[in-house]
Amino acid sequence: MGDLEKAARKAQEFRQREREILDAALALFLEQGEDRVTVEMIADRVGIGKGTIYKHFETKNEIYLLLMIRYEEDLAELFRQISGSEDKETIAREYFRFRISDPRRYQLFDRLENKVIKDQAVPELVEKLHAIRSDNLASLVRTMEARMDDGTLENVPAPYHIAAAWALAHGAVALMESPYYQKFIDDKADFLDFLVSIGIRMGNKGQRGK
Amino acid sequence: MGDLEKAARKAQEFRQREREILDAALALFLEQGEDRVTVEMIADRVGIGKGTIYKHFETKNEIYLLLMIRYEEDLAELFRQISGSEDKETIAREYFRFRISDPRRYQLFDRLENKVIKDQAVPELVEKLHAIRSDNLASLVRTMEARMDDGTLENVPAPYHIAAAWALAHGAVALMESPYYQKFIDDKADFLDFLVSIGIRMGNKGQRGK
Amino acid sequence: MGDLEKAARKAQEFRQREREILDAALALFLEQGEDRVTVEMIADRVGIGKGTIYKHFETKNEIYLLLMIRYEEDLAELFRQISGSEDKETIAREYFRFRISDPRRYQLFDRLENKVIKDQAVPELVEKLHAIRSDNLASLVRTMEARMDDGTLENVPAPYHIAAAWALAHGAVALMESPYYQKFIDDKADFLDFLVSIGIRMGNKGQRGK
Amino acid sequence: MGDLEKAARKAQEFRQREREILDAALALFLEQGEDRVTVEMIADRVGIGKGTIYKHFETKNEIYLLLMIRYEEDLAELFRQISGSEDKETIAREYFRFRISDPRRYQLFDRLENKVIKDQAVPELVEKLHAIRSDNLASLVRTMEARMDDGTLENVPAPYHIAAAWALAHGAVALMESPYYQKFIDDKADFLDFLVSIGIRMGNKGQRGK
DNA sequence: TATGAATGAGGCTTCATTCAT
DNA sequence: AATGAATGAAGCCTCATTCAT
Repeated sequence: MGDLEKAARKAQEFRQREREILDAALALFLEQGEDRVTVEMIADRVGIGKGTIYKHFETKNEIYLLLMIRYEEDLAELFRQISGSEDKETIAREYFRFRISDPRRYQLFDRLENKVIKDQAVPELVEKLHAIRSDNLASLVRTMEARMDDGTLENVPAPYHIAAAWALAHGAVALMESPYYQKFIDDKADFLDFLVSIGIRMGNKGQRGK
Repeated sequence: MGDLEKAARKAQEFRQREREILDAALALFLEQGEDRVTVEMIADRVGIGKGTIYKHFETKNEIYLLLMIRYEEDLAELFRQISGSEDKETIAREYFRFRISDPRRYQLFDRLENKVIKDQAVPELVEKLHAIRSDNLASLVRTMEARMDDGTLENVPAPYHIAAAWALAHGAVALMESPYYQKFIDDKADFLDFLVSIGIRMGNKGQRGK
Repeated sequence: MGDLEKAARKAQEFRQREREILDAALALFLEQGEDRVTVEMIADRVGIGKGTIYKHFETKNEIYLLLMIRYEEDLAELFRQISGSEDKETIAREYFRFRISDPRRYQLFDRLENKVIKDQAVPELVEKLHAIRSDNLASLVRTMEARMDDGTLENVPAPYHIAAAWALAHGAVALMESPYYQKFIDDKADFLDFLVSIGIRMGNKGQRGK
Repeated sequence: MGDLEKAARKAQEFRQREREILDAALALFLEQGEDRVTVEMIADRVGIGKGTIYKHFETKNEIYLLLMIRYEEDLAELFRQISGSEDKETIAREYFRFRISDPRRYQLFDRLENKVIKDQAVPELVEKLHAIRSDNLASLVRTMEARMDDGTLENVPAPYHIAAAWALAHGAVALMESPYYQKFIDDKADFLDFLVSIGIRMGNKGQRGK
């Protein structure tokens, strides 16, 4: 095996380990909450030493951000896959569904974002995160505008529709995760159905001021 | 002045101090975030010693919970005031408005609830909180059912309507507070208007599956 | 005992503890070198908990600086005591002697100053330190100028004389402390005598350009 | 090319690399201070791997010592070059000048020597360093004795003169490097002139007790 | 020989809570 | 009841050194 090959494999393994660390971190954060998870716990779960984590990431905050970026990139990937769809409603629905699909993960990132921004940590990565997100939102804006041209959607600035959907999704997530409100809803699936139907038609033309 | 009177006044002052502590704590939590606020900072703001705080509350978690209960009681008070209203829409609207009116406070309590439940802290108080909330929700349920009887609202279980409104409000709050999404919306007031209109008619009859 | 008295005594004890911590820190720094001394070691020597140290000082760097300031204040005290002396040579001699008298302490502070400045730590205290020192130097400058008026000293800017004396003292200290150079000098006392005589007459008139 | 030649070249390259490492280390130590420089930084500057450094040197302390030895050997080289000089004052002057010429380097080594000796690190190298230094001092002693025979210098043990000069040089270096004292002296060049003149005539006959 | 990923001891600092006065 | 000094567990991060490839 040539030296180049070897180097490539090493780099590969390094990336792999990075992924392992992030996976372990995410799993622990979800299980126990970020505040209860120490860097050492992450290392233990991966089966490596504490110091090794710091070969891959500068700070714990960086881990937070990288996870958030990964999430946002998954979303971007989703958009890429469905952007060809003729049905303009699909994108909005998929967006909605993606957000709701893993509520704990979503909520974790919401908390993390607030924390990380309050700490003014790793500003470059925050910027990167926001750049990706802006791209994603631009996709949505285009879709929304198409639907407004169709005459389907009420003609307010596109961000309004997106933000409203975002808010409903965000709230739905919090609802499904809230230990208290969970018991308030008996048939989760049916309710979600109801909620999605609201989300989709929300802002449809001719409904305002009714 | 008799001993009884004296004792009564003392008890009075003790209550007063308790309120001061909670007020100071809330103000600080809102200004800086719970994690950045130490018990000592709260004591300093009230102008008392740190130890004194522990004469009133067993732990910091108890402070969290008492604040949350106060919030929920404020909501109960609101319901009491408007429950006589003939216009059944009013209650829903006020509920919505109350939640949105002080988003940071609301978000704070949302965070605190998750934290406190994860810690399984002061379970008696958690129970008390949930009891009050259940009462509040029962009020809403009654209203919703009345509107469904009217034929105004789509006939799904009442909690669905409430939960949907809750979710939208929750999301709206997060949206308005998010440093990122804030810049995404140009005219905040106009957007909120849009959002409230959605919130009110959301779930109105005849819209589903449209 | 009145409350005021009690409070005063408490404050007194607090100060006393502060002094104990600084004394212990200084002793340890001298014995083992600053880098080998941990905050915990200092606490152990005083017989208190690690956290207590941080009730008195914000950081380890602050301890460094407070010790340095104490040293500089001792010097100021010395100047106050001898400033009345008619013999203008006395001040210079005492200054010299003070610096040489405890070489390890002096060297410690020299090291600390470099470290603390490189770290840009606790700038307010650095400023305070320098302010005191500037006062002390001003004392010396006045003395030197008097001697130049006498015609005793060569008429160059006063700081030159001071700086030269400072340099010789600084070097003498390093010499006496150097494990290597120590064995190079047999009769320490006699040599110091020689050095002091140089220090005193150094810069006397009529010697330059000989 | 024969195997022997190859081996020789390899050895040559190995030596060369060693020199590069030491050069890089010295440069970094001077720029940032020993404590802020990690082995990895040295490796990076040379453009090699961190592990390679440990093929050349057992510990970081060894690097320190090797640098100090190099410095002392430079001094020995200087003595060799000027030892033939008829003017006996020259050696003393050159010695003085050499020390003052690169104050940061000098101070670095002073710090390192204290550190390394406190750590009792690599005693063989410490011994070697001191052996070279002893040779250098012996050179100086011979010169001084010649000048005392001349009647130029006061007749005290030769090491006295050397030590005094060493001390003054050492102090001058510290002075010029001290961020604080620097601003105390306006005209650096003029002051150094003054200092050197003192250094040269320091201990000249007939001045003591004047 | 060269590499650089991995290690883990060790340092500094924070803060909720306790307790003697 | 009020105080605030004292505590120490716990967390984050650094870096010289090792070792498998």
